[in-house]
Amino acid sequence: MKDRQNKILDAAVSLAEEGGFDNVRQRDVAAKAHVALGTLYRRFRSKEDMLVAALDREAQALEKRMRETPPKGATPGERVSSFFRMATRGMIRKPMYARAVLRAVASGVPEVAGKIAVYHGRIAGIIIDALRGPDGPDVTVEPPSNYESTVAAMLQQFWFAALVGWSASLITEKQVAEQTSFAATILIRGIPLEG
Amino acid sequence: MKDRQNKILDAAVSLAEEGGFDNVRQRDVAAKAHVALGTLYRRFRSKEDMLVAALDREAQALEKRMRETPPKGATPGERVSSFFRMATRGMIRKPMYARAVLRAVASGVPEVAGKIAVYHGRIAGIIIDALRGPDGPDVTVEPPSNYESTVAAMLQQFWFAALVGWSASLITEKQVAEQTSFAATILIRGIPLEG
DNA sequence: TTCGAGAGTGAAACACGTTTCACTTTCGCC
DNA sequence: GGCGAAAGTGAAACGTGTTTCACTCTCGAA
Repeated sequence: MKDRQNKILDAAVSLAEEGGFDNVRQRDVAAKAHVALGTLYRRFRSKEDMLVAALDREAQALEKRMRETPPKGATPGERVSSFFRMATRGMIRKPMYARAVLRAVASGVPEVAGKIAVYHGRIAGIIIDALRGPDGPDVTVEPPSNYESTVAAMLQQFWFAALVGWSASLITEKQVAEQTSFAATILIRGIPLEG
Repeated sequence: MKDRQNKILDAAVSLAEEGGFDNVRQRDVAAKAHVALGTLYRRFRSKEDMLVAALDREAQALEKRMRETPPKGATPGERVSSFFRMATRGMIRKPMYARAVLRAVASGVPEVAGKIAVYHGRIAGIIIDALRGPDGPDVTVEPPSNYESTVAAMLQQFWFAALVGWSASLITEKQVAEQTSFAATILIRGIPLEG
């Protein structure tokens, strides 16, 4: 059941936090989760699949938290920036884990594309809710407009790009936050001019 | 010498074109290049290192080509977009190879960080030259301003993220080009307002 | 209570990246 | 021509992701 699955993800996350992608050895994950290797592979098609699942589990939690206490801010730009600051801190607080997950996402392994798409959709929903603000309709009620989907998708890409840059030591955590909120500001200001 | 090194890279590229990252088996690369496995590892510290080296070799060629025939366009935005269109086509023309290389770059393997930085610098130079236009001073003559470096770095990051999205089947080639040139437009328009 | 399906198990085996090492070849320099 | 260093060789070995398989366990439906 879900129980075993969560135990496996817990073990994977904990190993990733300690030593990153390479430290997540499938045999070790299985041992730490008190589960057979075969079970692990019944649940997750590959190591990348497993790490992306861990990421999505976290995104679910984040989704819930954001629904309970939506980001404050007078303008869409402020609210979106506030969300990204929070999300960035959440990732970077566990640097090794973050790197491991980024590597899994960027691996391009085809079997995980579906899980990544789900994750993307989840984050897009959060972003759109932040755009609309606490008084706007929920995404699950009012489907996103084309404009909203585009902004959400591009912002996510920007964020991802910044995180990869951070992972490769090209930019700092501070710059990740700055660049992303900068992108949010100009994207939100910029897109309406186009369409 | 360089000769052997190039033979190895040729073999790697050819295998990557056929079947992507997984099809690049170090033993096969060595065999195809008529070289011992040990030689391959003397030249490249890992598979990722090798693929990033292949990417940089291609970037060198691109650099040369751009210097000979700089991108046309009246505005910086147009010229930069034109460059990214060309670069994107160049990558995506060989989809399997592109995916393999992206995976290597995103792997976050520390030993390749240096090579990636060199590659980044190379592309940044091309972007800055495109920003300045055919009549502006060459990057090798007039060092880039802070503004130019920032724009170049952010655009590159965004382009990379879009390619990863394409690699994961989240967006199409067309969208990569559109989103990147859109990002170029608003970044170039947006940044001066800040500083 | 029994039955069947699906989940879990554990051990072995395989594939492939990477390391190691003793040996040979190549090459610039005296 | 002879020498030493660097490059190249090839084969074996190791670690780890992944697969396989025969077996056992769990649990809900009949």
